[in-house]
Amino acid sequence: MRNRSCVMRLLRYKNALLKLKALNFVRVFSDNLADAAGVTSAQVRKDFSIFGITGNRRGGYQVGDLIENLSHILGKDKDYEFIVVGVGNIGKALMRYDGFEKSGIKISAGFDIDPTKYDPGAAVAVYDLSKLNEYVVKNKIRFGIIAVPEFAAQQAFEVMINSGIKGVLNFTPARLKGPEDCIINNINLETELESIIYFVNVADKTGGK
Amino acid sequence: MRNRSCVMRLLRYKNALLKLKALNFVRVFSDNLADAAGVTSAQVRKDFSIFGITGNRRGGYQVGDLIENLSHILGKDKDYEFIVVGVGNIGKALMRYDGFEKSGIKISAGFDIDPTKYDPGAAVAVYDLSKLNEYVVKNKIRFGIIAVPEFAAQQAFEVMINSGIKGVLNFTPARLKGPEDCIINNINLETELESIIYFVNVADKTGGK
DNA sequence: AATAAAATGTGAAAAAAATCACAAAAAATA
DNA sequence: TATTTTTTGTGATTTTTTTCACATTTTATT
Repeated sequence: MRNRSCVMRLLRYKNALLKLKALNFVRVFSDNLADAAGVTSAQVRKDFSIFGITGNRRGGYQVGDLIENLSHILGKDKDYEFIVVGVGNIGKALMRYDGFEKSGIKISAGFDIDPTKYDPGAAVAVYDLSKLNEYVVKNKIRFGIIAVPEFAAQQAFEVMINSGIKGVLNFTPARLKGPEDCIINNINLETELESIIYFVNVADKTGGK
Repeated sequence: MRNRSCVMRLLRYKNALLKLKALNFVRVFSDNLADAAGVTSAQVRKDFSIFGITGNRRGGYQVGDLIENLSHILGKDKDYEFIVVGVGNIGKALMRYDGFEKSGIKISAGFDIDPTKYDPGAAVAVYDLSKLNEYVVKNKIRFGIIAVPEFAAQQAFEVMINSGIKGVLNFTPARLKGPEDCIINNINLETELESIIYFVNVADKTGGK
């Protein structure tokens, strides 16, 4: 196993390779992947080295082989289902987003405590939060997205954990507390925007004159 | 200037402090901030040390002072306006999201090439992409969010750059190419979800038995 | 067949980030 | 007032990550 940023790079390589394959590319060089993933070619080769992926000196890598290798390392052999807890602006957007399908990811249901959100007949059904446990157990769901308001995040998380969910993408600023064996990725939209403001302001002060 | 992850930590400290202040806390220890931000207390003190923030041995830090210090370092003295390019699921969600306001961030307009999206009278007005330049120049906007489909990302980015935008949050998997002095933050929803799947699967194989 | 050119693969070096660990200061207590 | 306790502040150390640089392999060329 490797750390998060290394895995994120491998995922980016793989996604770039899938695009190259769709364009009928057969060979690819570490340089190309570096460009596509926004890193250096040495980094690409080092990553491959760590995972025992080898290419052909002077000949680069075979796109097909590389995709196979990365898919094996990244271990995504099948499609996965996610549920969304919190069917507000963000939750709804994720449920309707069609970019996940090509990555083999499906959002299969949404849950909310607000009865006006229920819609069991929708393309992606929305149920009461109290139905989450039953749904998750029955459908053996292991992954979820938290898109509730911050104050409700920890509670939503606990409902998910208790139902057997093992991996969560958290869109709230809350730092969720839970068992070690649950994987949590955080996306904090506020700090993303604030950090952009910071770096632009810094650039103004230093580079701008 | 410091690197991205350090700045992200400072932003998290600040947000935690704002919550403590709202609860009328006066003193805070590095331990508390560490918990709130998901790091160690040594990390907190080190960060502060780097930026010359000092507290009081044995007494911790004054919440108010700390907020003032961090605000000064992070340089966010006023509110900032963002525009959104691409008024699809994600774009719309961001335009309606009410969590930015408390951070002093306002989404002031949206732009799209699809005429059915136009809505100059909405709470957050939506205009044709061709109006972006005029709007951005007139309102001196410096920040934008890209929420278009991947194939349109680079073009949208160039329109923004040419209008004077200096900082961008990119929700597409595309690696945008542009001038050095434009700050780009990327959020790749697909790889976020895929990395969760990876780490859960790894945990299954190692810890699960 | 010999030579040149191009790209990998990887130890070694450098840089960056995180942690340690403890003296120093401040507050609390006796 | 002296002693103890607690928490900061930071140089030193360790760990992690990235970059360097070049021998090695493969392909192309003469």
